[in-house]
Amino acid sequence: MLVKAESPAPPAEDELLLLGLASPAPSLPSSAGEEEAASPARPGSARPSGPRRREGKRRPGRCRTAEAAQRLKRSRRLKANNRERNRMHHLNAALDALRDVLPTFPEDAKLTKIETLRFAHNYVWALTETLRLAGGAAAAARAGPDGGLEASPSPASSCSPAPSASPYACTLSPASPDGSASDAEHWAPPRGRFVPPPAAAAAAAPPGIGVRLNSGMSA
DNA sequence: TAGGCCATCTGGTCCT
DNA sequence: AGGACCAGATGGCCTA
Repeated sequence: MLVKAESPAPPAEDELLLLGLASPAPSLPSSAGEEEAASPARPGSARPSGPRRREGKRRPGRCRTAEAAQRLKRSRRLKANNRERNRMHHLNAALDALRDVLPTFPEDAKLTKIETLRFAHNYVWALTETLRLAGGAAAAARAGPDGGLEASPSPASSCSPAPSASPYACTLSPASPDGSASDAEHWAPPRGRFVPPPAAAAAAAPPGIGVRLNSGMSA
């Protein structure tokens, strides 16, 4: 990767290749056995490690058409590359938008992609629980002191939807909202990089809304 | 320096 | 046929 551009960069070299002006232009294969001359799209870019087709059996009389086919193929590939690049840029933009609505601490902390998805997953669940518990708050108050999850502090206290009011306490904890084991595998965080909530919120965190403190924090 | 994260390229598959 | 989507591969950057 050469450029970490948030916006799609003009594929200058790609265009050159399309025009047959860039160095790897496949215009004149030096030998019949030459291997896909135009493949190195840009320096530092990935090259497929798999078996590559060889053109060794190209017949002399078909050189021109084979070349044209090669060029057409290359042209399509480059267009596909551009589309794919744009697609990923849009995906990243959506991810950024998601980051924007997720409360982080510190506020400018940037979650990784996987962290963003995990946190959003838990955050949505926390908000859902908040609504659910708020709806049944009166009943819960009459129900008595015990009651498992229902008796634990409301997620609202450990996962504030208002970042400005207080640091949230949502987490990237492996514990999935629905508690399924398979889900836990999917959502298990690689490591504790995410930081946030104060100890008070940590203590109040219910199952699935665990709190992570720096690298050593536990759910 | 190893490992994590990321952008990009690429070929395959599915869909319109 | 062409585009969207996907997963694998690769190399760069950054941090512990």
